[in-house]
Amino acid sequence: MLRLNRMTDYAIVVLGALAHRRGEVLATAQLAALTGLAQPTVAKVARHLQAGNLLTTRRGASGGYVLQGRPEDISLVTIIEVVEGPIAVNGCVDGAQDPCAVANCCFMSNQWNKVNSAIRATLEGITLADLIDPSQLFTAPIGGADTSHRPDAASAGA
Amino acid sequence: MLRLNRMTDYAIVVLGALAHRRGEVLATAQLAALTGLAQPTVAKVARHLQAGNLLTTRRGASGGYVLQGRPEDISLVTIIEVVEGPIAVNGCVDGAQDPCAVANCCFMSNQWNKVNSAIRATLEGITLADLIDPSQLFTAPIGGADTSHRPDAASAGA
DNA sequence: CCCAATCAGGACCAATTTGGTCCTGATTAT
DNA sequence: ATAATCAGGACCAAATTGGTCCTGATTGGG
Repeated sequence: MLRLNRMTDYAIVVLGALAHRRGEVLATAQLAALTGLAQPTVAKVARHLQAGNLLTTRRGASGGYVLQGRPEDISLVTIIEVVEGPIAVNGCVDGAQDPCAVANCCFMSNQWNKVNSAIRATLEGITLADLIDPSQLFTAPIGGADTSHRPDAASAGA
Repeated sequence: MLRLNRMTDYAIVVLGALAHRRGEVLATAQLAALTGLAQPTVAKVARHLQAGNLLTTRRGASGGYVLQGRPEDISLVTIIEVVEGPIAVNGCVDGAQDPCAVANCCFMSNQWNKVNSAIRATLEGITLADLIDPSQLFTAPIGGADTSHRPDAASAGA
């Protein structure tokens, strides 16, 4: 538990692919082929990342996405908060989306804020560059990827 | 996001109440009155905490629960893992319950393990004693608590 | 010795959240 | 013009979570 959404995983894979091909404009179909994700899923994730200014976009034919900024400058907190919203271990924390369903917020919120910012600080020190290991990155067959464009098909690797 | 379960919140409130009355045997009904939670909810949480050796129990009439050990010795990680299972930010981490639905586990798992243990270390440094502020703890009316034994009724405090 | 109080451990249901697809538009290169 | 592509929803199915309830076992007290 204390899990990230799967969308965040997807986001990081997509960001990783774009980091690998830095500067190139990649369409969602290409990203899907590179990452092994389904194209609609990639599209959804990419839109979120674009809305959060992590990607720039070019619309129209031969359009696509480009990574905004350098991988070393994109922290894990930024990615998580773009995809999932503000980090909040529970409802007792500043910036939480739903306002604390339990009695403990009344006197514990200050402590929870400390916990939250400790976690946040931890994640802030980790960048996209740290997450992706360039040596074995995205060596998937691009042209002939007839298998597993679907997320569930990837479970064979586990 | 990156939220704890609500059950964990409940667990901490219950543990806090027991810490406050250290040594006393408190029945779930008493704990419910102290914390403002519903009695069945307290019972469920207390059972989990007992199974995880955070509480000792006395069965039968005039039975109840006692805190096992000192609040300063119970870390937040322990509580979370007793209630929610092992901490795992995603399926790519050692000890995760479901085995990674995304392609990134294959080459990123090592990085995710670092992220995970960083968070774990953060939470390990926080104890139950840190979380509860004794000065304003459990001053709820015990005898005449006619309002709000239900979790949702507590939202008035938000 | 019986009864009431209490924990043990599930099963169970309702509600929310999440994951994923699809559809209809706007935009742009060729 | 046309085809390719992003934009932004609506939408549905599945999983998870929160919470209640029921049926035992255990034990103190009358």
